[in-house]
Amino acid sequence: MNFYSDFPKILVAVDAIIFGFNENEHELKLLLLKRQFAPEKGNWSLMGGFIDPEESLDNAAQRIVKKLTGLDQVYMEQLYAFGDVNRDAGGRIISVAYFSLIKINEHDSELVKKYGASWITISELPKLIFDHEEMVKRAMRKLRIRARTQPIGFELLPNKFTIPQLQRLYEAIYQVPFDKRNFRRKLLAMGLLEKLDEKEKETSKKGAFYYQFNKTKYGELLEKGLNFDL
Amino acid sequence: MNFYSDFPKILVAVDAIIFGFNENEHELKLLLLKRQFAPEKGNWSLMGGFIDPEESLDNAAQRIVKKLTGLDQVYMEQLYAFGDVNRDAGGRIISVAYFSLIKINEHDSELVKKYGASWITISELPKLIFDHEEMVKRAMRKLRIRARTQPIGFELLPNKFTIPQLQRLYEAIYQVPFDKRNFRRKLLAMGLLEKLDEKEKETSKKGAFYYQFNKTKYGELLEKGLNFDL
DNA sequence: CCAAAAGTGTTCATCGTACACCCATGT
DNA sequence: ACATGGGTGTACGATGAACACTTTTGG
Repeated sequence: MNFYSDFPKILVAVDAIIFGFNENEHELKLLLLKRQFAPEKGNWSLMGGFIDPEESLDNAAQRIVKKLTGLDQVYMEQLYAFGDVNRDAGGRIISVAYFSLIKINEHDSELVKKYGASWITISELPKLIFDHEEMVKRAMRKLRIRARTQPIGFELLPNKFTIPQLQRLYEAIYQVPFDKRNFRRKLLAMGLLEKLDEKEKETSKKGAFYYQFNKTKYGELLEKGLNFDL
Repeated sequence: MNFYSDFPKILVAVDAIIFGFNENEHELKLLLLKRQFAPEKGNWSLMGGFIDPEESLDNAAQRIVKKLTGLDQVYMEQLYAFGDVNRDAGGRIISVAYFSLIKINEHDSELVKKYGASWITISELPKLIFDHEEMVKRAMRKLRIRARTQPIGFELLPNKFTIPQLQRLYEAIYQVPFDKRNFRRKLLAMGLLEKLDEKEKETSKKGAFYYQFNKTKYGELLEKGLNFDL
């Protein structure tokens, strides 16, 4: 079981781009922290950590996200492996970036405080260490692509949500306004939403009906090749 | 410059999914080899190699492809990092897979012979070692996506090619027939092709006009957000 | 003259997009 | 009563899909 002992080993890390959305706001956010160790101590950074030889990349990514948010079972996808020789000023490290989508109201804010992390609006990102800005840019690009082909918007909203909330989310992701009539029509036409009898009354006097996502229908549609274009 | 010395290092490899196309045939091919060392010696495998601490991931991938094909400057894209703990029976290895597209007639067939490699039609793939089949599947998926959004078909054909050749390529990628009238119209409408005065006369008595790819036009279109849907 | 591949136009259905007014209700 | 956000329908242009015959020429 030790066939490759002559080859050089390398440090491998995982960095997590954690997207969050608050259904009452209009902006997508990223969970960033001030780095607590050298090099670049005190500067803004993504959450990261080294891979243990006993864990898979996917597990390491989950571990990192759980460490900062307390959340398990979040939407998570591998983004890209960053492997330039001098990308990290502290030594030669290959970093595999993952992005995850979480419901911002469900995370553990004590943990976030403990690590000196904050939710930062994507239009107001600070300078980040190393190649983390490139990671974020790439994650945004991939998120936009995913949001067209998979209903990942639902990962960022509570189980019950209104159509205007969903629209605000998509507008935050693409940074463009949508026509609300077309948006609603197209979305309902997919047959993935179930209307509830309950209304959300915080944001308007009239109130907006809650909907929920029908996972069974989604499974059926996936078979036939769903397109989720908005 | 040695801030992270307490953390465990891991073996990192690159595996290359090398796609090729012969403009006179109808099938997409993969360059595979019979592994020349244990474990799994003698079984079909992708070309791979370990990362040197002094080289980037991208450079390692280029090096691997050049080693087997003699080709430099080929289209190459990172596919995915495979990181399950037991994915390689020889030890814990993280492998970053890349896929590349080459013009099958331009490669160095001596090198290929030297490594015991062969071009295998994608519909007749043998069993592959470890998780290499998963890598190939994922590469096919990504290739299909790329072929819709970037004119990568041109990477797989000689500089001069005919429209029927290009159509055969796309049919090989998607494994579906296209209507030749629609295919031609859509393609020419993009304005990326320049008709030459010369004809290709091998495959038909009438002969088909050669075209070439206009890279300048392509650059212009990229700015405005090209869609290359067929 | 015939086989084999290249080349060419039109029609129809579908889908995306643009656009303006009424509704419900808390204050 | 009014301000605020929620909810609804239609018309037009663009785009994708289906479809059959003529052209060229080597053998």
